[in-house]
Amino acid sequence: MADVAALAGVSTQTVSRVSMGLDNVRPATRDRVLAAMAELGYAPNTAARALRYGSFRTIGVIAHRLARTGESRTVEAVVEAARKEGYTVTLIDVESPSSDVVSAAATRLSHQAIDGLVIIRAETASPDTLALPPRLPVVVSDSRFVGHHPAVGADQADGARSATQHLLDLGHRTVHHVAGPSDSIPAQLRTEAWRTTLDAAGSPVPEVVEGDWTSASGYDAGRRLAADPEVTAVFCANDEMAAGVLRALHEAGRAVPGDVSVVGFDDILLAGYLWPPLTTVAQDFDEIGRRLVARLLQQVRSGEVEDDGDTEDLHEVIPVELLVRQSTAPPR
Amino acid sequence: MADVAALAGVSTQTVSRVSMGLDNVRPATRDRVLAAMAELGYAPNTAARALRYGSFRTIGVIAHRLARTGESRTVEAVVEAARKEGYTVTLIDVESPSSDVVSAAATRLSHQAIDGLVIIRAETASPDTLALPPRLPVVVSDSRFVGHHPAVGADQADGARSATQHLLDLGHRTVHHVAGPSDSIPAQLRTEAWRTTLDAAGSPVPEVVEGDWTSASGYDAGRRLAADPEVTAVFCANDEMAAGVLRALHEAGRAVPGDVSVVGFDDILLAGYLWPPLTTVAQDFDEIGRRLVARLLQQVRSGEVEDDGDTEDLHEVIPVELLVRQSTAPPR
DNA sequence: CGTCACCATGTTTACGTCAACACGACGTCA
DNA sequence: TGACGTCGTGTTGACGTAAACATGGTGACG
Repeated sequence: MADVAALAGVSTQTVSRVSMGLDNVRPATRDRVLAAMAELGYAPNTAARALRYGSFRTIGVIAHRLARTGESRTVEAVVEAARKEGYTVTLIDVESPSSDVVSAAATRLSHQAIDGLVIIRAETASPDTLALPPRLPVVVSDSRFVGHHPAVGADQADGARSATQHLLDLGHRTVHHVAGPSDSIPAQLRTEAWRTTLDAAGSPVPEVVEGDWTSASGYDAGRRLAADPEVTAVFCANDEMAAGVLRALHEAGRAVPGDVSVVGFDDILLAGYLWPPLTTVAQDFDEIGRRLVARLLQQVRSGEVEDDGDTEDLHEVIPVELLVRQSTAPPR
Repeated sequence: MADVAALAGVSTQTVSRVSMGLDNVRPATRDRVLAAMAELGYAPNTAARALRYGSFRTIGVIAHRLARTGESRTVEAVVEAARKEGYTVTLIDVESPSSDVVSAAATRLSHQAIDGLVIIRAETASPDTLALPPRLPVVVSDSRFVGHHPAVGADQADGARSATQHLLDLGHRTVHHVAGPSDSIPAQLRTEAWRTTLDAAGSPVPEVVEGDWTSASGYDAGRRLAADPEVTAVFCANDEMAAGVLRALHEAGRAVPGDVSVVGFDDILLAGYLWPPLTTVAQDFDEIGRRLVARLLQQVRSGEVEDDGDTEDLHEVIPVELLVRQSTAPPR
């Protein structure tokens, strides 16, 4: 900046005025400064600006297994929403969703330049053992933090309910369930709603087969289910596991949806192109991302950190939609 | 920091020493300072540190359609590799890979706090029209920038070649091809290698069916191919399109791999759980991410920006591997 | 018992930017 | 013609941190 000022024959303050686009600079002077900037390849120093303003216009995002499932969709939506607000996103991908790892990530991020933090599915982290930097605005997606921090999440229960009910309505006697890991909150919510729906319909509640969200675990679960001729309908806690179940059923020679109907959860991009195209519960990841950012920036701007207070209205639930494709049909 | 110093009864410099973990502080003093930090919830100000050091220990990543394909895998790997080097990642997801959009993103990022820039698959952007900030270290993944900036990418040609050769070796007379968009460099490379391989084998070169990387476009392509009884082998430029092709073949009643063999590219997480499990070319996204970060940090640390010089060894090629699953077989 | 080295800690300064204020030149109006 | 705004530009200081240098006290050693 000093170089630019010297070259243009003005003070640094005038350079600053030009680079900020203020209009109280004489056009001739402005041109000289702009020319000097171009010649020297000057760009304002972000660190100094951030120091001056006390803000980076950046939010941090902690995600787990970015390459999977709705994670990347949510991150994409958060990035997009942040961009529209003039914020950039700094990303950390943790290998494990446990408290200490997430804590470490949050601490590391807060030492970086962020104005607020979005935690996406810190599934197994507990709010009690999670040490977050004080005074840092935080929002979370589905997780155990609901009630401790402002949260935005899909309507897990309604999704699981409508998936299960859809299968019951088709005439299935009951619905088997391939669950997510039992320490995951969304997995718990989905399993719980599935159970409740079966109970309400007076259907027997089969034993849960637990997976770990991966297709491989779904495949294992599917092999077990395929061996049981009683199984005519399966609700999987996510689409990846559903894909594994489909493969296992195909291999066992059980027709889908002729012999067994399958429903997934998430509506991943490939869901409509599995064979058969998968009936699933679509989460509105875009809306979740937008609302996460909106809630976070609200805190950032007000300088207030919402917590522990009104636990109820801190949790925002985004509706889901059951997409009926071709993997479900009445039982034979 | 001043508050902490006052509370602990020391100077700010001593606080700085403690927060940097230097050892020339008397234990008793250190404890007082640490206690004061804890009481006041002190955390060092990143902006000030960055200003002081002239570095943010942050790299920028520009990606296109983060939720898709290898994008998220590469980003995940970059984030991971950066973390191991003590760097964080700031992410921008552009809606379009065209020059002006990528330029704008790069400019915006460079006004943010980054020490270097990774561009992942700016497929249709041209290096001539892309205005990047001067003196900003840059590395790119597959793209038209190869030869202009240091680049790391999978061995597209070898992948396409081995996929095509695998099908020929099985006894297929020729191999049809569902290509990526023609303005994408990786798509061009894959198509080119497919053509060369067929030529070398003396096989006829069927007309290319062009898709846009999505499953939907693969489905459309698949419907056309399924209608042609001559088609016995299809090489798809990515796994998503392959999934679409599989669905179209299933719907048309053509058995895979009995009637038609299908090969994909990328080895997405679901590839092994499509029906039938998809033979595909696995890219080592982890290695690509690691090498991208390594090459970038090398520039960051040396303060040198590699460009326009030795165009050859600037391009690092990562080997790929053909994973033979169950979607390929000899023709009937 | 004086010299000197060393250690813990304090003081000064610079990093780049921008808000607040200061200043001088010019024009306006009584 | 002098008092007074206005406009363009320069000067000063502050943001929080850490390197470089300064200081004072302690102990070792001849």
